[in-house]
Amino acid sequence: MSTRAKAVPDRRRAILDAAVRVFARQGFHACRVSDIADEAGVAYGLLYHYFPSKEEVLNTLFLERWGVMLEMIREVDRKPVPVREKLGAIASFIIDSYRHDPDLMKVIIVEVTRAANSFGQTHLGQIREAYRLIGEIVTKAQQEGIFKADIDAEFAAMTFYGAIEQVLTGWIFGLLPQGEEDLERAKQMVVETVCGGLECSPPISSA
Amino acid sequence: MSTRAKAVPDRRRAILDAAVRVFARQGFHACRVSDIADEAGVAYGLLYHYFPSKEEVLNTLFLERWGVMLEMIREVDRKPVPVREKLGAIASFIIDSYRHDPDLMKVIIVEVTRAANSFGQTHLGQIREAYRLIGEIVTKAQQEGIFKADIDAEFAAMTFYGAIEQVLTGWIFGLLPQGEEDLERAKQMVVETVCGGLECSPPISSA
DNA sequence: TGAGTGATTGATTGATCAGTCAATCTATCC
DNA sequence: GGATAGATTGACTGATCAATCAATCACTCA
Repeated sequence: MSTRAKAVPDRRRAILDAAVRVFARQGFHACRVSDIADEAGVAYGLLYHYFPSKEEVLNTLFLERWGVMLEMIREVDRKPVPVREKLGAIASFIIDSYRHDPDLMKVIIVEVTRAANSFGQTHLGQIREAYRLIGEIVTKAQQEGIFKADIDAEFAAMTFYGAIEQVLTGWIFGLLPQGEEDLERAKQMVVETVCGGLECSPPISSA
Repeated sequence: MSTRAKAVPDRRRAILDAAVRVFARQGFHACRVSDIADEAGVAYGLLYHYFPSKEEVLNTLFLERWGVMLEMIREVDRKPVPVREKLGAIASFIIDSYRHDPDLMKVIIVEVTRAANSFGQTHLGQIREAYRLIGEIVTKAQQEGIFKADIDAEFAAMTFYGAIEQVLTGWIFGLLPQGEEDLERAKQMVVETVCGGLECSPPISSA
């Protein structure tokens, strides 16, 4: 309602932001609601004024971010550019998301995307939609004769997204170096590797 | 000690097997120790006779299986066969493990391998060792001039293992079809895609 | 000014569950 | 047969924590 600057501190936002930090640090199951409240500098009960449950805080975080990603993929797919560019844009978006807010990406991947039980189950539809959209991009490339037609598109989408997620996991676990240039190289390498494996014709050596 | 047939029922094993089913069904955090005991047809307290904690049951399951896999990778690497065959053997082993005991693989992936907090942390060393071994195979292929030298071996290992794990996750989530022939095709496709992307020379079109 | 609305507080409740332990059972050996 | 050791039982304890709620506070508008 009010656009007045400085007016009311947005407690809801503060709680969400605090939750990201706490979930990333301790994990959803291991942290207490009071940890989130403390981190947000807010009373315990206030969380329940804004959210019906601890779980709903996580759901909100996930849906907020995942929605942006789905919209981005749809938009990229509409553009008349080559597959490599489309997949490159998706890889860039996800990796830049990590660069911009590693804690949030950690929470989404660890607590939702990779949690087959609990939350993964709840958001299966959203997750599946991402695979479906990427699969569509692959299918089109196959129809254009750019990608091999004998590889299942869903499968290829899974491989592509899986490779990116695994690299993020590597960063999250501290298994891979994550300097500025590592992130940029990762974008190229994921696209290079996956497209290289999917394309029909041998890549033209430009070196 | 005794090899007498039928003699003593192995309660420890019964508890471990029951735990696999319960963890797969409900998840480690969501299930109660009593669920495991009930599933094993054993009294609550007996679990604590064989294991110091609920957590240690999961640790045991993971280490048992992961150890077999690491040993298998080492063995494959010793053989004087081409990279494709080595990576193919690894993919086969993991996918066959899933075929043979999908619940166990689900538990290992969902509760350990992909759980950056909690258990992933504990077993980081073991997990890292797998990446390292696969990375070594890649490095050798690079030295032999079979794989592109400009791609980080650790990164390639991550991509390879990530693709497999993602496909397993697809099966676990029910996102990909998992008939006999799907499993076999997956082995080929993972190796095909990843090697295709990593190899120097264009793949010889055999079609 | 003061009534009304919604934000904010944190002590309390109620339920859940991991882990303990004293008692009982079974097998084995002298 | 009876003594010892280990296996097995499940009621119980103690701690934890999500969620509730009655009370207080801050702000708006008439």
